[in-house]
Amino acid sequence: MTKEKTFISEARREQILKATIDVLNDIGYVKLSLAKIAKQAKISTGLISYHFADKEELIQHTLNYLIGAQLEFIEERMKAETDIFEQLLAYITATLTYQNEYVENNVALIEIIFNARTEDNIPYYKLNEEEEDPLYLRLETILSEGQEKRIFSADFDPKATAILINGAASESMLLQSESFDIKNYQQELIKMVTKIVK
Amino acid sequence: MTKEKTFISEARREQILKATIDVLNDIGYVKLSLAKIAKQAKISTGLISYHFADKEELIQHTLNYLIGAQLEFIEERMKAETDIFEQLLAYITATLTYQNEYVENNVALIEIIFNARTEDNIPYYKLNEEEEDPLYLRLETILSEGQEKRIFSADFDPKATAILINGAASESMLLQSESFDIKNYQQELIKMVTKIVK
DNA sequence: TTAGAATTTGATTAACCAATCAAAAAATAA
DNA sequence: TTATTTTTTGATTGGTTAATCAAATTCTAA
Repeated sequence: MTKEKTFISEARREQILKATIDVLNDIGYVKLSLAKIAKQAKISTGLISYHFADKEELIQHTLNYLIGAQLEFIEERMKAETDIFEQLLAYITATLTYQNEYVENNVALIEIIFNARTEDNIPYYKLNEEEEDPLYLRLETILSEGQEKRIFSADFDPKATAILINGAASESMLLQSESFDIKNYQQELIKMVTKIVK
Repeated sequence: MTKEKTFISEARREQILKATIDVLNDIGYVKLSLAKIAKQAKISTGLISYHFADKEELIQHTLNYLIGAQLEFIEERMKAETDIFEQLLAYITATLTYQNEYVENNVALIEIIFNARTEDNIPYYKLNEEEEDPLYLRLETILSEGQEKRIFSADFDPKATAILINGAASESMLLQSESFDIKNYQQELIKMVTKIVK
């Protein structure tokens, strides 16, 4: 399945992947084409086909890369904390920080999730994330553990709370503008979540 | 600008609009085409062009219709309540109920918001909604009024809370499956929001 | 009834698309 | 060096697209 790739091949694949992220930011998934990606990467269209079986494989790889980058960023910051409550705060701040610092990655991620579809024509956004998404599971685990260890109140549902936190985080991603104070929102979000879990 | 339309013309436009919603549910925005809409509506492609200047105008009208339908549904249920706290609960339940009862409208709305772009090539999801979206304003007004009338705690930020509530509501929309208990989530969400505002 | 207007069709057009492929170029190995 | 493999190009193919338009049909009003 996964053939061994040469150094050049890997570098080229990464270049194409990065160009795809750029083009997604510029014109979005709907107008995305191999020709536009090739132009962005300053290569020929045929070269993309040489390194990726088809457009779908390219998109799938880009999606994997983007999900992995976000996951790594957030897990990195959570590992730094030992206290469960601090881990929860780290999850929230890391999520908001990533969205703010890696806007291009986030836009590309949104474009793919809400546009690309699986072979069975199911859009990724309809795919049941809570069951599989490692970030969802990570958050839910923290909330459950906090309850078991009596650090958190017993009076909230971990699953519902995980959905609320992720929703509140995603929503702010869509509100980037001069008038939106992300730092303030982060403080307020932590205040609200604290009221729920403590 | 808005010419007076005949009865037939209005009926046809609505038929095309409904067919657009159906096709968006079936194959999504990316694969949407006038030919597919025409086939769904059992009319010729030229007829769509006769009633709508271009594809963009058709999408814009469909978007307006979908936003209007949701707004009307939610405002209807809020008007039934006089108590401010009850209005807040009505907002939450109405939002979740609409998403559950009008799944097709919601899917079509998502497909357009995350795919269609304005003439300036700005995707609708990047458009700063909080400032303009009447639903956002409505929710924020309730939260502010509740604070002024000392029904709600003074210890939360109406804007941040509005974002959290809308985010928590939108997120659940993406999690529709057999395993997801919408009724339970609604209860838990109300419990959590109550902790924040009371 | 009938002329004119509104509506509808379906073929046509030009632009763009993903994918293929023969040929060239570059890298590698012997 | 030379032979072989890998990488790259860009033209080509068959397909889809939105929009146009002449012609046909249906509706409307006098």
